[in-house]
Amino acid sequence: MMGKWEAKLKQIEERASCYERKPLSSVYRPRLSKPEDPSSVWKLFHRQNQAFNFVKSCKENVHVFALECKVGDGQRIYLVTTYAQLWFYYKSRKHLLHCYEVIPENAVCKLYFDLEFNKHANPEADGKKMVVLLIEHVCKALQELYSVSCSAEDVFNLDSSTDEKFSRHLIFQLHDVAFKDNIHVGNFVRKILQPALHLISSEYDNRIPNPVGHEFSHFPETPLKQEISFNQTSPDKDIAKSWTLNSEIPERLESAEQSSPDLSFLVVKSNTGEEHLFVDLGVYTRNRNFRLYKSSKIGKCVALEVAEDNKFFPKQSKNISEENQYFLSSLVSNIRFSDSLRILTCDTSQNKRKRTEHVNSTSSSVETIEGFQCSPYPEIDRFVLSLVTKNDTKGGIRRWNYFFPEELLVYDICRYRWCQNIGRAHKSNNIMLPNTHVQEFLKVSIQRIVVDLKNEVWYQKCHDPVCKAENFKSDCFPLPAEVSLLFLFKELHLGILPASAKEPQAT
DNA sequence: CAGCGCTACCACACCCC
DNA sequence: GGTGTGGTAGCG
Repeated sequence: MMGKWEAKLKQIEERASCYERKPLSSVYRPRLSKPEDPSSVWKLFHRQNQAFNFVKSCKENVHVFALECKVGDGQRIYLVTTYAQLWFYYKSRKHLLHCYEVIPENAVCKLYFDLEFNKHANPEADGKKMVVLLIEHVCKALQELYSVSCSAEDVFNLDSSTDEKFSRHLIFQLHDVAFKDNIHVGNFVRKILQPALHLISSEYDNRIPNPVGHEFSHFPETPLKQEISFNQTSPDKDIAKSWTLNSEIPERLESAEQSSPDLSFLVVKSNTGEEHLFVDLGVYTRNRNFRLYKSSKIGKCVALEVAEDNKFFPKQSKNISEENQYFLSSLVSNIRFSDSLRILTCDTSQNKRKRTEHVNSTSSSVETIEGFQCSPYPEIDRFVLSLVTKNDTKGGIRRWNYFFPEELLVYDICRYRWCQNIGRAHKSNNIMLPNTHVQEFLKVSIQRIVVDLKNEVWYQKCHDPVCKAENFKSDCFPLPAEVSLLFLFKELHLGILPASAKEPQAT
């Protein structure tokens, strides 16, 4: 009865004392300085919040890790350091056993899976074969839903099995592709495993735990297309229509040759004999702790190791050992930047509906802002907007992302289709693509402006399939003086940076 | 001195036939 | 019995 309130109260007191000791700065000060010295960062916190607050104040590219304490009841403390420095102390495996990566909420991340079943309860289950089949299914889904190509060679396969349990982690190493955050990963995973979830619940009744929506088909198309085309009508009608459309989809697909795939291999029995999935769907929550390569749970002494049937082999490197490469590949939120990085999203129907309602209620224009239209650098935003304004077409910033080590601001542009590659605007809908996901993405956002703060230049990329195929990238152009780093530095020293500035990654 | 974020489940209130 | 709400134990 009291537990929850006591915990809340304590949390509030904790925060209050923290604010008293270290009041929040009223002005956000972007740190654009080059890393002068690789000064060491190694800081421990009892509270996850404090660890993340420290990360925000830190100019180095640091991350939060959770360490299990000796106490044994699952208590954790939080370490903030860089990947390089963690590896330096971690690699000997004499210290820092029981280490977890904290996958930050709202952080771009890889596709990952936690797989397990009890061997005694499932004597006939062939774990390795199940992994192969799952990877096949996931790759097919990535291809159909996002036109992303991959195979088992892109899947880092880690083993933590015991005599009792078959246990694996899969971390997908997709090329130039990441998910918006691990909540979106979870939505994607639940969506593509819908047929398997259906198998379990239909044993008893028709009540389907279906957080993704009313879509039981193979890889149900997202109703994004519907969302956009319905924006013109009233919100009530939108909802009604998308419901009926969604429930019609399974019939239409089932009658076509594309029947839903056989995912019965994913159904396993628990200790108590209940059926559930080989794939653990509980690992896609905010700030999820995910055990590190070569770490074990505190009670056990079984660490995650490269599975004997793993088919992913990282690139050879002069400076980085193979083990370190494996370590870096295993980190779910370690996304290396590329200027053609695609960020995949997967919303639940509920969220989509909510957003549709929100858009309808706050604005009459169709493809507005998703809430990310302003970066912390208003001068650069203004400059980028000036780049995507020609005559009477005014482009907008659909979203932006900041990549720390490279000091790059990446803007996805909407309502502007002018392409430097072909010297004219792309036509809107003359290309047929395999699925509406990609089509709609292109309709909404085809141009990308990359601002390189380190080198004080900008360039353009284009998502159009033809431009993408030839990997088009415009020449680099210098940033105008008024948005260059020196200007920002001067402002910083004078302390007159706009107080409205927000922090990167915050949504 | 000190973990975090859920979901499954329960208890209860209210409603309607 | 159906449905919604609030609240916690316990899982990952």
